[in-house]
Amino acid sequence: MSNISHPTDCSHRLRFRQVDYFCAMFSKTFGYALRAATFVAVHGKNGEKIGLQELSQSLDIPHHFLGKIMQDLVRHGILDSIKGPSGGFYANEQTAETPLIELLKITDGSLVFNQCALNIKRCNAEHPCPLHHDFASCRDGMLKAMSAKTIAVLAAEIEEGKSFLVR
Amino acid sequence: MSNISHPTDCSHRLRFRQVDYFCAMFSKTFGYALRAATFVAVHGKNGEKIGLQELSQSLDIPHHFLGKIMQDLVRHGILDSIKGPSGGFYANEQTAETPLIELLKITDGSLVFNQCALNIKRCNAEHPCPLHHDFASCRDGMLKAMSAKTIAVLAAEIEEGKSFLVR
DNA sequence: GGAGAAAAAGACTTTAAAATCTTTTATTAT
DNA sequence: ATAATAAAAGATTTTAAAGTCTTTTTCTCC
Repeated sequence: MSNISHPTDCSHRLRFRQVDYFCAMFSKTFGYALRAATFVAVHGKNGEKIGLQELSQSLDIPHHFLGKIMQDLVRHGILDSIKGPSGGFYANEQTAETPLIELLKITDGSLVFNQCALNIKRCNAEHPCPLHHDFASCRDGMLKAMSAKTIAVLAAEIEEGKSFLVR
Repeated sequence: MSNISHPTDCSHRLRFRQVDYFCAMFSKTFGYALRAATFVAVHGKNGEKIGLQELSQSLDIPHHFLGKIMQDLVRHGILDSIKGPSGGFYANEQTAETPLIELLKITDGSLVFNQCALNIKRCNAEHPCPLHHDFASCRDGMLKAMSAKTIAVLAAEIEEGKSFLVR
């Protein structure tokens, strides 16, 4: 038997992962984009425009950071926007039909789909890392859901009180 | 119809996620820890010691960064180590029986288990974000696998050529 | 057409993970 | 004892995401 003492807490010495969120399958940017786009879809149903101010306050997202994300969504045609007084963001014909996976591609890139949980190069079904199969099914289920669900689906859920965008 | 052009590529302007890996459910640190611990379990079966040099070269992990991670594992009793010439890391009675989830707790903390995919505060089954249920089942499946599998299980897989720690 | 409002854009700062470099400590062998 | 070796420890740097601040552009309304 080893007589070495093994403290279970070593936070005084070394700390990995000091952030307030973990297990971040997706970037914060993605979460912000998804929530904001859905918010616009819900609250801008009849062409009303939603301003950044309202968006960032309602969803508790940093104003200017959200601004950049919204620009990106507009650039990709997910939403439209108008400048000036009474300007803002509003849904277009594409908004509701956008699958979540599309947003993910915009914010996090398309490499999301075939990444190794252990960051091993060329990990694949024939040459798997020890977590490959577990992670593949986990991730694929997630991606499947995100391919099936559109912003319209989320908006409907929100309106029915089945899920929530904030708090 | 909108007559605004919507370029699909805006990498010249804004880029989120510039890293070479995505969808990082776990930290790199965790991957390094898991691979290194398993390597020791495989190649140090009969008490042979494995040096950092050999570990970092064999697994293509930065030497000193791996050093810190190994220290942390030793501190937590997952492995033992000896300094000096012919020193190195070696398996102890706990090594083989360590479930992967234990390593994850050490490297990434215990908050991994109940995080919201969209970073919404107090997201839970009763007050879910739009991705809560999808993500919960995805993550729980992963955690279940990692609770069931021990380093010994991985080591056996490696030895049978069923999975790989490198490349 | 000038003032105000709001998105767009750009530059900069902060934070934490990841990585690197240097020094110290413990062990072995001569 | 001393030199060599390897882990342990500490300090520092790098990278990218996240966040902030400032300026510019576009639009509306008076």
